[in-house]
Amino acid sequence: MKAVPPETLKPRKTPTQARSAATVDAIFKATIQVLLADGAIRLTTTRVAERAGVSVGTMYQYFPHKKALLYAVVQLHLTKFIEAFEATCLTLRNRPLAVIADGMVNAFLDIKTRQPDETRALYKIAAELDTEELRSCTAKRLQGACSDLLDSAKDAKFDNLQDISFTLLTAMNGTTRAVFEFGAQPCMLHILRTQLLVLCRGYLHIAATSLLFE
Amino acid sequence: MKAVPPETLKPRKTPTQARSAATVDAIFKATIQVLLADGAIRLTTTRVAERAGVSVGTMYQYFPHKKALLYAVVQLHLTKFIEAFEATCLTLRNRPLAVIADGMVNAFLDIKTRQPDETRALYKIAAELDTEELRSCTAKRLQGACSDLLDSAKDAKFDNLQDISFTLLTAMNGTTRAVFEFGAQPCMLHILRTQLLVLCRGYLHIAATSLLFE
DNA sequence: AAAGTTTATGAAGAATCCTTCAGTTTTAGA
DNA sequence: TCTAAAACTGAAGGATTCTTCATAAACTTT
Repeated sequence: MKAVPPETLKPRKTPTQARSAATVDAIFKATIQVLLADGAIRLTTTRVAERAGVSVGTMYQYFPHKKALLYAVVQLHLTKFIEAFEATCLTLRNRPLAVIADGMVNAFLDIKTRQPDETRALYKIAAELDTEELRSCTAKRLQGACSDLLDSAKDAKFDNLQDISFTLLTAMNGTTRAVFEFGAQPCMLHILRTQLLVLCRGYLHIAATSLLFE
Repeated sequence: MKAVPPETLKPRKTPTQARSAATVDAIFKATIQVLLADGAIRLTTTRVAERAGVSVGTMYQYFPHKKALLYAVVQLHLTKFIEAFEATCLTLRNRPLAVIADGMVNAFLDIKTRQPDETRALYKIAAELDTEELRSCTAKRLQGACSDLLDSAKDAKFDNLQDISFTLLTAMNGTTRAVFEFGAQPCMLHILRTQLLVLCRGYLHIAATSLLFE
């Protein structure tokens, strides 16, 4: 289930000194910025290096090629997201379905909004590059966390947890993505949250095989 | 509301002879194929021309540059989608909410599935390129069609039609997109349809301010 | 069938981009 | 302080890509 980077996509070496750690971090941030400012097609090794304030050669000391850099950026982002999401899911276990539904929506949005630029930038290179396996692994992990959580609901039972989780997560992602692609202004984010709460409650309510205590 | 292509993105000339119309069509199809086979980054003028069975020069007789070609491809695809969707919406007017909900989901999926390759390819260059205005115009038109349809429901009233339409459409798009990015196998498409019907019914049911005849 | 128009060709120039490597600077440890 | 390892530099080679244009072929009309 863990996504192992193919040999050719692995970073060249891990920074040991504090200086180089800062460099790699600057490169990551520069990648995001270039992605936002110039788009995926104009994302160039030179441009990233320039923006990061380092030489091109430096970049190639940590990443064997451009692909590896982008892979690392995506991986970092996905890892941060899923770990935060899984953590929240654990705290919601064994609660009533309504609490779970609201908690999941709020967690999803909170995490996505934590670093809006990063989220927006990453949506831009989503389908591209050789990150398909990485993405599908993450998707499955998310699905797993969501399924387990739903399964723990005190007052509801579900038949096909996998399908429901998939639908719920991709629906949340689709709406959120659209808002971010439109600039993610605070008012839109607020509306999104309101509507997603309704959507999630409504869906889970109907999708549940049986609802107790009602 | 209509998306007018910026001067620089307009096609160079419109084909008059049948021969050239076929050429342009071949170029469009080749673009899709290259997109699917090689990805957006490896989409090259030479590669497209080669796959289309024409010379590079021929391409440049119809499109002033690469961007214009991609713009045209996206525009064609979006136009086809929205026209089909609007047409279906009209046939669903003034029916009960349940019929409208099911009808919209089915229409959405049917249209997306009509040319699966095209759909899948277009998702790949979605956020990229200078098609943002084009996309946002289409999104607004879709939202309008959806809003009008919901407003016509015989047995339900809604407060914030725009927000609900936006949420519904982007949720459908998110789930569908995920399925297409995973290959869009028939069994997944079937599950998707089932779940989307539930999702849509549930959401609209709760989102409605008042439901008559219940 | 001839003249004029539309369409197609593809080699080549110009621009851009990825990647390397020999040499320099900085840091850590003895 | 001195030495070895780590980190950084950036010009330049090699490869790819975009775009043009002079020429040729195909089609239409007279």
